Amino acid sequence: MRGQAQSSGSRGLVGWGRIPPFEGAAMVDAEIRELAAHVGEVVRIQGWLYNKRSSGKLLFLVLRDGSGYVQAVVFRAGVEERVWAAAEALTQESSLRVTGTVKEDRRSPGGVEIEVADIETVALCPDYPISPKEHGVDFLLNNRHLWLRSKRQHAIMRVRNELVFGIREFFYTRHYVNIDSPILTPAACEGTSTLFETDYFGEKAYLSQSGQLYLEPAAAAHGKVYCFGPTFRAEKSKTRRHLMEFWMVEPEVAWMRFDALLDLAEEFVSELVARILDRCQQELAWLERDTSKLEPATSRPYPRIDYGDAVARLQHKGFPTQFGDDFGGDEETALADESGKPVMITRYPAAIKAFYMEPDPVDPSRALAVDMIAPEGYGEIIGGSERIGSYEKLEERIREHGLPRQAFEWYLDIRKYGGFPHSGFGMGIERVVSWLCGLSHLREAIPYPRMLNRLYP
RNA sequence: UCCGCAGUAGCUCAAUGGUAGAGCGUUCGGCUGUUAACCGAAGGGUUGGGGGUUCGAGUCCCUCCUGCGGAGCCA
Repeated sequence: MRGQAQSSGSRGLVGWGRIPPFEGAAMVDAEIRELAAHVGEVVRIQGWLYNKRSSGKLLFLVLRDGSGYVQAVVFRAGVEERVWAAAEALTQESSLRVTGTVKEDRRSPGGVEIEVADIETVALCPDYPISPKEHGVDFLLNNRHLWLRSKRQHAIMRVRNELVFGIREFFYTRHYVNIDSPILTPAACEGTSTLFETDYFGEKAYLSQSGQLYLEPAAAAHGKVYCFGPTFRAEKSKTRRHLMEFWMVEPEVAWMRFDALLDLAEEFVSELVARILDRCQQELAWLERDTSKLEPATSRPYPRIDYGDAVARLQHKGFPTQFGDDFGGDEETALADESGKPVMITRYPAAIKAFYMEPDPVDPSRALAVDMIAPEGYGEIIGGSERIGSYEKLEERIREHGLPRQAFEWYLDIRKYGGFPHSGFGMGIERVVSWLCGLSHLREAIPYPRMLNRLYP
């Protein structure tokens, strides 16, 4: 093998022997994730020191480079004195380049380790704030820019990345067109929620709380569309299920009726869960996620419960829920935990849903609306509906909700110029990441959480 | 906005109204296979701010600030 050093050295051979830095054997830059393919070779890793353990004449360096983690071993007798000194001086999160031979070793976490020949310290890290022990939430969030380097946070962001890619692939392969909605908007989308206000050259503008209204015109242009971007809610929510800024994916489909929408939501979620289980095994293991809790969500169908039945079930369980109420967190949890799968609650009273939702033809006091509730207390991950197709009906709803008609002229135009049935839903990314990863709070599901009283870093 | 909890070393937390403590991190020393390594030593404090009760306050009271959990609202 090329990596096996031929050099001797008066200090004697250890392991593969003393390896002269940058001479003799071929050396390649490698990412840690691909080290298993380089066993026996001399490679160079560029990264940071994650942790260090020493044992006299032996030093263990845990390196990370973003692609993974690997243990590097420095034998005092096997390297030049300056290399040993460099290794001893390394502090947590110092940046460095390590050259050495890749070896299989059962004692090493990951099965592969690097026998160090040379160390180039790029920058010593002084007093890294996040030690390998426990920390409080406030402290970690103040250091979110550094916390992202931690193994657990690394794993969560990998799952999020896989989810986002899965979402885009799901729609792309089904010939949906990505049409993004504006973030700066002139008026409230749904009228009720509190919006972040900003100055737009002397006019008031608001940060979008949903891309949906802008997506409906695009559905008339392309048939099947989706948007995917950040949305903003200025509600002073202080719960583990809320962020001020979160990401939402919203498909909107021309000619799709309510029942087909339910099928779409179900197919969407089940495929995404299966994808994560398949492709993020390592990450879920690091997160100690009990994946048996996710397995049921990979198979369809999901239970579909009529709102009226849901109320009856809750009352049977002892909740004080009345017909006409919206469900709280505990009620959602009780409904979803019956089957261990996400459940879809359908046909809510129109009074507690948005103005643009199509009335149920059987009972016009109900809306063709659906909420999908994730199990294990993760709450609503999807909210959707069939949209009102008729100009007159929408006009009436805008009036009933006391919305400024002028601001919705363009929205009414969709019904005026060739109205059509259409449906869509929105899915909150962080809630799904949170559920998949088994997080106890949404704040870990987004790189830089925006919460009440927190805008730093 | 409302209800509840908390703020002590860089970090996580102890401390009947009576001398301010531990673990981790840091520094120094030891150890040739560690897995959040371990062992020994050292350094590290205006107990969130202000006011009050008391011989004496980290501890009790008032007030403000900050954070956390929950409710409402929602994804």
